[in-house]
Amino acid sequence: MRVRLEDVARATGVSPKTVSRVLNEEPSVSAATRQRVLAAMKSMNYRPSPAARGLAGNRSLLIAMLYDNSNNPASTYLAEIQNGVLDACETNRYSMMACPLRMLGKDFIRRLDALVVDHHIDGVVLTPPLTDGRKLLARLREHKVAHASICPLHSKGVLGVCMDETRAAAELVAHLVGLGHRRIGHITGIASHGASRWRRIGYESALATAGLVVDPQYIVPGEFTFGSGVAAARQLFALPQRPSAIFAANDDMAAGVMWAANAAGLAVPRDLSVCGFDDTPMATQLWPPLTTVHQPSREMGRIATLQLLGQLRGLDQGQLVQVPYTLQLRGSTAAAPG
Amino acid sequence: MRVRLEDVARATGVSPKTVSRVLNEEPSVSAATRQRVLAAMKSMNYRPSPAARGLAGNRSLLIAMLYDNSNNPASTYLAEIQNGVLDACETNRYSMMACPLRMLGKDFIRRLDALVVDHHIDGVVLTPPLTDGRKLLARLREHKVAHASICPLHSKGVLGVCMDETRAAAELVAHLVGLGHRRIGHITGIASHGASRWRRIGYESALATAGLVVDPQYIVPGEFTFGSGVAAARQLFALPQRPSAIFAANDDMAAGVMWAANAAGLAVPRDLSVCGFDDTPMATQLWPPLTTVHQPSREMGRIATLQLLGQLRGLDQGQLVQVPYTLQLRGSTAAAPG
DNA sequence: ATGAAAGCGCTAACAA
DNA sequence: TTGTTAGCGCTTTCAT
Repeated sequence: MRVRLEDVARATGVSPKTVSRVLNEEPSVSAATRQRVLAAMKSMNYRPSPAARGLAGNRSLLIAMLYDNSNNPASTYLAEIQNGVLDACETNRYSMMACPLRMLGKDFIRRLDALVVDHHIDGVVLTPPLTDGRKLLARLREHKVAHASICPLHSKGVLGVCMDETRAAAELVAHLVGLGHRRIGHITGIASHGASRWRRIGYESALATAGLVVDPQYIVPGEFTFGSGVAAARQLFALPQRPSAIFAANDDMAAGVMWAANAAGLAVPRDLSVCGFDDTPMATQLWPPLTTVHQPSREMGRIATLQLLGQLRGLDQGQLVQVPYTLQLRGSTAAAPG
Repeated sequence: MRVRLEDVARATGVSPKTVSRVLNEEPSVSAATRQRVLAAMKSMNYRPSPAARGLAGNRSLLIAMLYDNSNNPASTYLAEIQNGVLDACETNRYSMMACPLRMLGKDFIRRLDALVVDHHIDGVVLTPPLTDGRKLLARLREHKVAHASICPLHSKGVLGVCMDETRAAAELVAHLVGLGHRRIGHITGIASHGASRWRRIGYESALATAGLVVDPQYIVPGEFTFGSGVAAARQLFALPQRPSAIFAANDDMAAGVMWAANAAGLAVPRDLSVCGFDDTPMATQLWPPLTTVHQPSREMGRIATLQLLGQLRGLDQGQLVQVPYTLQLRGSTAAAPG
């Protein structure tokens, strides 16, 4: 029926415990024995039972990816990260559970316990804005659950992966300035996301560098959604001196801006330059194609997961890894009119 | 430390087996005993160990959602289904593992075994095109793993959920005919997806009903991707008599058509009407907003999962459930020119 | 460097 | 309707 550890032990002529040691890559096994055991495992097609390992030991070879889908409607950003997490899992024989969490209420504590206590989850990958949920982090530490974060707001002593979003945003805005734009609007994201803060800071610093004033009127709050981009754009269009360019804090909102521009009879990029952030697939599917910053989401998911698995293996590693971004200059930005 | 089943038994004054029976909702327990046990479980905050249950029994309270991400760049569809699956899991105290599978190669057999054998997966939710992977289905039956399908191509005797895509497509094309269009192009999807077949049949039947000929020149193959939509549209534009309307088999390709139209200097809907299928978020984010068919993906994921869980509980239920669609008539379609 | 015994928390098969 | 006994497949002591 099922090949068990004991079967491998018998076939190799060693004790079950020795096979267990080989399985868990414990050092105290002679090279010769290890080879024989590994060969037997392979030829017998032995596959250890996660349930048994989870029961007897404390590991489960399972990690969870936590995300907040209340604030993140079916975003391709999360889907990409998930793909990256699964990439890393596959090459390391781990499995992943996807776990949407609503940060509101105490429900998420219950769900977290269900994961950690019940399923013996080995570790979790945190996505924004869960990377900075105070109760969440406290609970994880309490249960001693390893975790890696993607783009955490507070990065001090945190394991994970990030991007220099501030610098990327500044470069993007500098590009607009270089095109002759002087009135540049900005639509921010949800305040609790670090991304909102960094991108705004980048925007402001680029203006300052160019010797332009930062006029609060030109900064309108958004919520990372298409609809909020439309609304914010309308607000900017209604200003006495409407901006000749708008930097939206993500692609969804930038798409909203382009939509609103179309509806208002403004031609992009002739009358208005628009740029976003993230480089989701949508960016190249808009007309004109959207100028934006490419964020390697899948790669970030993969790296964060590798870091998590490294920590589970006891490797002491660097903390936050920074991945490179790329400016994608496309048709939605052009020289300022007049 | 941890509250175990035995602790509950002791507190209630019954045997562990009786508590186990209550836990598994077996009928052979007196109502009075059941109440006492349930009360104790609650007050003691008892949480059964999935690992132990998986080891001893054969259930794991875990299901897997299988999808093919090599062929499915339109990940928002899958993400929505995943949300629906998780909705159903949450209310039924099940957990879900996301499992991307590449249908090519024998790799997926190994991965399937890893899920089913190793993790004692209770059941799987299948998404297109995995719903019709012959080896996959054979393997599932061999392992006696319950499964529910979403939009399977071959629906005979299959548990799952579907939509009358043929009729929806026909209605959509009839809408175009009603607007005066006579040359209507169609871009198909990947052949292995039932969706491609059904939508094409709907297209052809609507033309036939309207007394229009089905001209093969006007039917161009696509791959459900934005890029393939662009390419197919260019092909249609190059025809001696280019179509005045194009029905793309999904929204991504429709977006590609609109992109190509823009690039070719054709105004939508003045010069060209465009419609898609699925009603992904993108549909309302294009300009003009895309006429399409709303497919309740999240709800379909939820229903398929509920059916799966029902089957796991031994409920004998109807086979394929049909969910209703809705035509979304928006700005991308208008009266035929001239 | 290797092994023996006990047990992780639960359910199966049997009994009563 | 309820209880008893024996494991599920692995890892933990602790020994050697």
